[in-house]
Amino acid sequence: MASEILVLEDFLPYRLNRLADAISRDFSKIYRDRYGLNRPEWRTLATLGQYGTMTATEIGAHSAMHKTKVSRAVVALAKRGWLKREADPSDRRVEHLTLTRNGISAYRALVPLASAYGEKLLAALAPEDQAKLSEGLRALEQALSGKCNRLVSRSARDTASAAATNGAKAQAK
Amino acid sequence: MASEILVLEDFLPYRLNRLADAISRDFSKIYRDRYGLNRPEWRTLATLGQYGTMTATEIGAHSAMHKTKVSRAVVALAKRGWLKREADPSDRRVEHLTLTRNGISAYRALVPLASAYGEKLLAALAPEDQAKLSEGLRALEQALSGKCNRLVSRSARDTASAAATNGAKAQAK
DNA sequence: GTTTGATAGTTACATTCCCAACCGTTACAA
DNA sequence: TTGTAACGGTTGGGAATGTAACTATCAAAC
Repeated sequence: MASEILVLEDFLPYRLNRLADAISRDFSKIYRDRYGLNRPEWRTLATLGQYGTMTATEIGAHSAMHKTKVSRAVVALAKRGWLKREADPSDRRVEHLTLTRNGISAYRALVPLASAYGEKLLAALAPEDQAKLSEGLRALEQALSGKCNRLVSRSARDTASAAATNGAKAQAK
Repeated sequence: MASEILVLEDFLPYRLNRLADAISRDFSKIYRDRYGLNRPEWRTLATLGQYGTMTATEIGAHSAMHKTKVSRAVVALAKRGWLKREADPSDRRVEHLTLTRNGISAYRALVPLASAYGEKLLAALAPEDQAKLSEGLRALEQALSGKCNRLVSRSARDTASAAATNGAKAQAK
């Protein structure tokens, strides 16, 4: 019998959405209350904090945000003085985005809160469930990276190691 | 060394959100192109299709939607003639929502598409990864159902079996 | 050179969303 | 009874979002 009823509790898009919504909404309090950031702004900050310097397109590809969201987030963060935009000398369409000192210090203040949140979340699961979740998600990420409009940009990934050197970490001194 | 950098690829809220966003956006084409439904409307339809009769509050609790979203989705679906609203005789604040014949036939048309989508998604994973993902998500759902404003409403769950009898399935005849 | 097409990023507009205030109803207690 | 607090559901205003168009630039072909 091809079921005529869709069991939402077993339906992957539904389950992922419910979880992501609930967690994201809960977690957003941290950066919203603290700094008045919205989600695209936080994501942009977090991406630049991790990778150092990126273009808007790379940020969008990496975090699966639409370019208009990134664009507005960049404007907002620049207005705060948290990131600086530098023109690419060889391609004037491109802007290289980097966190300023203020941006980095905000990032550094948020990282432990975010880490703690993530760990608290995982700590509520049995160790074997943590592993299952992580590996299951990784498999799904991998499956989607091929099919859909690939979720992880190649270029962003390539610059990761270099960025880690130039990014927030380096300025920790 | 307490890391000063947050590795987004390992950060649960980030991973869940990226996946959920991408999948949800992709899947939404199915009910959007076909019927011009938006996400709250589809969710309401799917919830009523599965459970038969519910109140707006129950739908919201079950699918983690804000009550204003549910309210507007109900108005929209009622306007299409896809659901009927019946006053509760003993409590005039409450409305019992049920899909009409048209609503059920739309639901029945969408269920196989949704099921196929979910299965296609899972089919891209190795069987053991499917199991890990499902169990990992279940563990997370369970963990959150206790802490947060529990994601699954008790009352909705209790009526599940009864609803399956009265709901879309029964009218399949 | 200039045309064509792709790309980086911004802007405009219409829709959707969240939050808070609100209405009507119910429960319950003084 | 009369407050008063809680609840189901709706509405309104401001913010966020997505789509599509747009500007500016680049690259490649002719």
